[in-house]
Parts: sequence; C-alpha cells; structure tokens
Amino acid sequence: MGRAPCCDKTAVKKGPWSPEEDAVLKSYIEKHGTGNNWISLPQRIGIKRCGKSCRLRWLNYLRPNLKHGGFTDEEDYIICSLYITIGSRWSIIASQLPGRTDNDIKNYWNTRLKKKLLSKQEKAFHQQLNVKFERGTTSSSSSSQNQIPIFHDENTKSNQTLYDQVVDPSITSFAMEEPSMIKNPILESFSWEPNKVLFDIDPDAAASSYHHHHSSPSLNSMSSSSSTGINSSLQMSNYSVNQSDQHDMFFMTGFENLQDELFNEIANKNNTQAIGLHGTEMLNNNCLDHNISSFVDYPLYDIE
DNA sequence: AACCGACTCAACCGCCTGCCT
DNA sequence: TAGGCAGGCGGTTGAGTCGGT
Repeated sequence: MGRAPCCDKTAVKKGPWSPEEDAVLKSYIEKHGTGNNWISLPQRIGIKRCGKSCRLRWLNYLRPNLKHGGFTDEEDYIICSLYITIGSRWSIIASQLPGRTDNDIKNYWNTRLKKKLLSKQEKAFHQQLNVKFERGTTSSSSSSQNQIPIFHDENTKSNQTLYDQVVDPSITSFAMEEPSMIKNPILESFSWEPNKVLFDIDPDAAASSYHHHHSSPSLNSMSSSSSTGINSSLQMSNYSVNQSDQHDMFFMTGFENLQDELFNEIANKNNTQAIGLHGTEMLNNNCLDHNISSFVDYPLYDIE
C-alpha cells in the first residue's frame, strides 16, 4: 500500500509552466497570499496543477527578489562552509543566502561547486606534494590488497615518503605506533620504511563503508566525521593561517566531508591502485594519532 | 549539417515532520 | 494519544541546451 497521492495525478498538468499559468499564480498570491493551503489553491485560481507544484513554482521561481545563477565567491564560500558544517541541509543553507532557493543551491552544488571544490583540492594536493606517484611494483605477498608505494620528488629527484612531504616536521615530533592506531577499517595495515610507506587498502571495506554511510542520514555521517577531536588534517599542516590563505585552508578542511563521494569513487573501482591519503592527526604523548578520514584516487604514472 | 555525449536546472517524487482535530 | 493531512525537504529525473567531432 502506497501513500495516497496529494491530488488526482491524472487530472493535473505536469511539466514546464506556461507564462499564462505563471501570471495567474503570481497575480493571485500577490493579491491574496497562499491562504495557508497550497492543496486547494489550484482549484481556487482555476489552474490544473498540483498544489505542491504551485508551491514549488512560487518558491523557486515566481516569488519576488529571487536571484538566479551568477553565484559570487562569497556565496560559494558560505555554501561550502555550511555544507561542511551541516551537510546537505539545503533549506538551511538557502536561509543564509537572501534571494537564493534551496533548489538553486542544491543544483549549483551538485553540478558545479562540488567539482570546483574537488579540483581545487586535487590541485592543491599536487602542488604541495609536487611528486610523481609510482605504480605499485612491490613484491607483495598479499596480492588481494592494494599496496601503495610512495614517490620520488620531481624537484629534488629523491625518494621521499608521503609523510615527509605532507607533514611539516617543525610542527610535530613523530613516533609511529602499531597499526592498531589506524582507526579507519578501510586501511588494513600500514607499514613504514625509510623510503617507502605502504598502505594496504581493503576495497571491500571501502565499498561497505560507502554503503554504510549512505544508509545513514547525512547528518550522522557528518557529525561522526567532525566529532573526532580533529585538530588538523595532514594536508593542512603546511598551511599558514592568514587572511589570504583562508580559502585554501577551507578547501583542505572541507575535504573530509566529501568522503562519501570519495568512497563512492573507490567502491566503484575494482582495481584501485593508488589512493591519496587524507586524514587527521592529533599529537598524543609524542605519538601521532592518525584518523584516516578519506581517500582520494590519484592518477598514477608508470615509471619508465 | 548531423550526431552524440555532457551538462544544466526546473520540476517531480516520495518520505518525514509537525500541526490539528 | 493517535491518526490524518498539508507542508517542507532532499534526492532524482528528464527535457533542453551546448559544445565537440
């Protein structure tokens, strides 16, 4: 048994609104208001539309002082900040942006801003590392896992570990404990050698984690990722906090909360070979406590 | 010029919430 | 207190548009 429809779907018109319908609806609401009853409104004004459709048309298109398109940098920043904080609560985000509708913001995020954010993050990551990842050539005995060797620095031509690159040694003295410190179930193990770091990724766990995240309300996954006492992310370590860097800082910190999408990427790739690590760290008794929060699939280059 | 894939965004769907009786 | 209903909301769809070949 499905839910009873709000109106007779066979008797109402669907699809794009005509200018005439717009005019009738706009004129009526401007004169009389909605009468606190959208369902009966179409009958009152004599148009063959569902009440919900009228409401949506008014809120998203006809009501006064609406802005369409042309989002400013400041609006981008507000949207991203709020998305990071509260997730996809579009109506709340819209309430902070006068003249913008939740639908507009949702569309803008899904079609443009998300990509913008990801590409900026990726660019920043590569700029910071300035490295060439190598395709895995280790003689691993655990072939079912994806081991990720690290890279050599294009500038210095020397081999470096990922950790050397992304963590400013002046910030923290580093002592690595056992893999049990790794909190993320996707990361099965983690070994450390002078010129190499190996991450063993369990793709099945990545996939199930992805599904787990998607079976929960978005707010839950948001809060779970932000309630871990995060002090800084790995990628943030080398960034200074000043006015001009705030956008960069922001993109870095915001990245954790895109993890659902990143997990999606991972889950849909059977042969993921390399994943950029993005996580958080807390200094605990001279040990760096990792909390791996997300992964990025980075392009790999074969070594000549 | 025609085709095709990618992209955009208005509109719809259906679930959830809260109010009213 | 419970049930019904309308409003609100986020996810999804699909027609239209654009750009590349």
